[in-house]
Amino acid sequence: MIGFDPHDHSACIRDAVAAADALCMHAGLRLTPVRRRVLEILLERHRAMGAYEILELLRAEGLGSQPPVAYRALDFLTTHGLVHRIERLNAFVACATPGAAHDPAFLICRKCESVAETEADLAPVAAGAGFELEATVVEMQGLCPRCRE
Amino acid sequence: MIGFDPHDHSACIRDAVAAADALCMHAGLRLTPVRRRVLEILLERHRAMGAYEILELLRAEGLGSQPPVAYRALDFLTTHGLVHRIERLNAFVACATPGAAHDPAFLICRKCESVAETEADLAPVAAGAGFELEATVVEMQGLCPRCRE
DNA sequence: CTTGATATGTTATAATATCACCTTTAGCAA
DNA sequence: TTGCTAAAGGTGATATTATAACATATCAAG
Repeated sequence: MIGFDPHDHSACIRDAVAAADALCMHAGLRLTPVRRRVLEILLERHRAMGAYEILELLRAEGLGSQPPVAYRALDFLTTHGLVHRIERLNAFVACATPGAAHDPAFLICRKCESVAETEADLAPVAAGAGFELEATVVEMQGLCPRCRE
Repeated sequence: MIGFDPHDHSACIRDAVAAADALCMHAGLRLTPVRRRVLEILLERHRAMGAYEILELLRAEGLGSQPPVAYRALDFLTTHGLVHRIERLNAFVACATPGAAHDPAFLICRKCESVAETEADLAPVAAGAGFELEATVVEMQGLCPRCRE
């Protein structure tokens, strides 16, 4: 599980952006200014953010002002596994383990709104039903360790 | 797992409505005409339907024409466990096991759009992260047994 | 340098969901 | 039965989330 522990934020952001750079370089993808900035914004906040919330920040920085700007950057980032969409919140969160193939599961604190990412293997459940699994959505809501106290 | 097997639809609808009646009677809730009809519509289709899709049917039957009519009925039905919301689809599906407390997991066929309901216990995952679990969203997309063939 | 593919800018609009306010109805107590 | 109260429904407006469509700009390969 990654996300609830205190950690060095600036290093975490730096590493994640570097990983994104490496991944794009390797795959022949372009991490353009808008895309990079959206990823940074999500990494800085470390929580789920709506597309329009992100768009407001982009607008303030002169990086775009219309919804498609934000949605296109988010499409790119989610398609390439750098950002995940949280269905329950209609929002987006930076991936905690970019590059690693995974079926992410999210722990969403309803109090502090932080989001941690972990794994949940649903293959056995699908197999038991004779279902050919292609994608999973696993989102848990509740209280994070800090907010329980 | 309930949903992909062929079965007697009319009996399944009848039983589910009867179960809803009993549940409401017991809990002092009112299964009003609009609420009952929304539940029946979802049971008849046996797939996830959007609020506006349901609203169109209600409108055709003279049971209401504005979005709040559908959303209020769906709120009631989801609050009392008779209907589940599928986050991934922004849609709703009748509960396969009304009355039974459960953490539902859904298997959504991308081809025929049918939805089956099963169980997924995420308590161990949450406990491992020190997370106090309050609600879960588990949705799997892929191909149902029939559509794989 | 040209060309083709990818990315961005911009306007408009679609799809989903809620608010606010008022009227009606059901259930209950006097 | 009557009147009261709480819950439910009717309706118009609007908020929130997301995409379509098309013109322009940029990049990278040949």
